[in-house]
Amino acid sequence: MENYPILAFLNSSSSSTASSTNYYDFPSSLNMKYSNAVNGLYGTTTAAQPEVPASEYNVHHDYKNKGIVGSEIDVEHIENGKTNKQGEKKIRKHRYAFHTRSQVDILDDGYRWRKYGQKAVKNNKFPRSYYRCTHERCGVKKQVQRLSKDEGIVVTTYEGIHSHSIEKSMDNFEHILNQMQIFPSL
DNA sequence: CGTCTTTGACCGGCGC
DNA sequence: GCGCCGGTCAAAGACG
Repeated sequence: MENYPILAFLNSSSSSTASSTNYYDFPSSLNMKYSNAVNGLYGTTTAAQPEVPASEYNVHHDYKNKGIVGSEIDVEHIENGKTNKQGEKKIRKHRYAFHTRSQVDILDDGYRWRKYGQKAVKNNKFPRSYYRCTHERCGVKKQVQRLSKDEGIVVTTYEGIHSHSIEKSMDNFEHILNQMQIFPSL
């Protein structure tokens, strides 16, 4: 199976609740690049910011104030036995949010995204944008929103695992880093 | 002309 | 039941 989920290794670094989600192995070359990039994110955001409580985000109430790991937040952990119209069981979802200090809202993470909605957010003067991965049958979604309290911070929330390999060159991670302000560690 | 964004409508869940 | 709210749909328009 060829799955290169961007969030697979990130989950392993999460200190929050136990997960039953299956994750796939990273090709070692990609893993290294991702790790380097994310370590950069951690340093950037945590060093530059006073800790922002999880309650600042629009998070699932059960998981407020849980598990801020650097710039990664285990936003949501959904498990229920409800069924939808088709009688399919809803599957457990995982969401991961990253707060990054950036001038641009859209960080190029290598995947192609189609915007499918935008909503005003309560207690936030900035709207939240909804994106879906354009790859066929890949249900990965992400939400992007800027914090009202600190306009320099962009919160990107990922939901789901990509069912396909990345579509662009991994070199784009350098662009991501270039888009962010880099602060020296204090 | 194909792809992507915009935006109001719509829907389901939840609290009262 | 009703209203609010977050999330999604889909038609129309913009853009390269």
